Amino acid sequence: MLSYTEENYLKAILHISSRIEDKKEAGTNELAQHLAVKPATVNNMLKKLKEKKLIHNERYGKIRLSVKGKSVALQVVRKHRLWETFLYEKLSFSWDEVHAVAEQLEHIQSEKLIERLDQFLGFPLFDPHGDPIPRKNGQIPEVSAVLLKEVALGKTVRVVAVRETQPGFLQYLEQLNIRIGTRLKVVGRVEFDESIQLKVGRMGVISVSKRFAENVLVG
Amino acid sequence: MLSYTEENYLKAILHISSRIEDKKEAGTNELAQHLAVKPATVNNMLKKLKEKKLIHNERYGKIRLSVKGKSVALQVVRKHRLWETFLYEKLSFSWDEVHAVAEQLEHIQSEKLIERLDQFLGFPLFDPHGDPIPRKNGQIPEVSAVLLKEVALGKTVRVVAVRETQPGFLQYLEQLNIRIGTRLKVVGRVEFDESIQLKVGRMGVISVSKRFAENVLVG
DNA sequence: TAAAAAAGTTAGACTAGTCTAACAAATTGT
DNA sequence: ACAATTTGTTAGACTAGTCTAACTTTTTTA
Repeated sequence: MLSYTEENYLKAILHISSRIEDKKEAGTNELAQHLAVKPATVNNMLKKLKEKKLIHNERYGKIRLSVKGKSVALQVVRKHRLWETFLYEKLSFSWDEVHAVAEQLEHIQSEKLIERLDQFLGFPLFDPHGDPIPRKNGQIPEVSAVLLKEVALGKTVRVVAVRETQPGFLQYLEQLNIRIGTRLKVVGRVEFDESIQLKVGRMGVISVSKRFAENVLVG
Repeated sequence: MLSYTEENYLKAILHISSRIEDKKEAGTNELAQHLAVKPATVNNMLKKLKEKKLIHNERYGKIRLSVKGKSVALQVVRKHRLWETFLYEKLSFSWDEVHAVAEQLEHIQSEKLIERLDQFLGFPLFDPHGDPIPRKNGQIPEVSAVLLKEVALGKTVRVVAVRETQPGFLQYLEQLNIRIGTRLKVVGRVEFDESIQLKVGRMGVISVSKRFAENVLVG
């Protein structure tokens, strides 16, 4: 049985190493920042995770999850996203509130609980942010999506997911009337700051930043 | 914010000190046994709880919750019993399975979560074991009940609660077709071992031990 | 390519919660 | 009422997870 803390380290390694934009492996500093601890602390924990065969890592080298480590991490993500779905669908939490509570709920240990919850929710494939919910066997539902940033001028797409869970960002989306499923048409691009003009649903045209367009997935 | 462990100590003190049958205050050894730790460990923690003004306790004296301590303990019990109700009602857990999982869920910190859960469940007053669910303000729904042991010969009563959450006991009840609401008629008493003969619902007569009759509340 | 910057490591210390072993006080029973 | 038993306390040690400060290796850049 892994501790709450160990689970969080594995999840953080998974998250960092599955960010498509940059290189594929996590480093000590990055991990430290992600977990809000100091690099020395991470180092200490890496030693333990290595002993438990949950990661591969040699001195001054990058950090990779072992098969076992990845499987644990995926189950934690599965629990996190199922709980988010529960909070959103059943308890009427808002988009931006679910993450913080799910951070706690994801560590509850009960195989049965999570299977029953999955069933209760109707075996959902995506959470309220549009992220895929890993299945019990570790399989991840396909998301064929691209970054809003990459969409060609004039195309119309639908929002399928967001890549940032920070409440501020989600509230901003809410305010712009953008949620999962919203239709967006790219009606302009500004070279200077790489901002993008969008037509949202049947509403007017808005302008969003490059940073924004990198955090919305469409398809 | 109290730790998981501190919450458990407060809850244990509340439980011990609200057992009607014996004296009203908890001792170090009893608490240690209840929490599955050594008396020395309890002592250590009592010092901390006293500093935080959550309990009253002087050297070699008994242990009492402060007003603040009691309020915290009641909220933990509230969460525990709401989660039990959720698991039983919504996720079809059985009577004897809910306790262990609720032990974990009761420590999730989110005011909003617990209020929404309460609402989602329809503001239940009693959990699946018939125990009262403390309200947000600390008020405890009335249970006017007596121990099955105390019921006069010939009387018919209904089960309102059980006082033991051990899976074995609950499975035994299940097997006897006894649950919350079941009608029982006391049809005999054996002086020798204080066992009791019961007619269960429209079924036949069964014999239960003194120990059994001390753990079923009826009214 | 070598100096500067960034990333990673190590040693030593701290806290929370636990333990064991030895001891002290309170309660019980004859 | 006092010896035996039970209950409670103290001191000292251990583990998990964290920190700071000093150090080393790797990467970047001028």
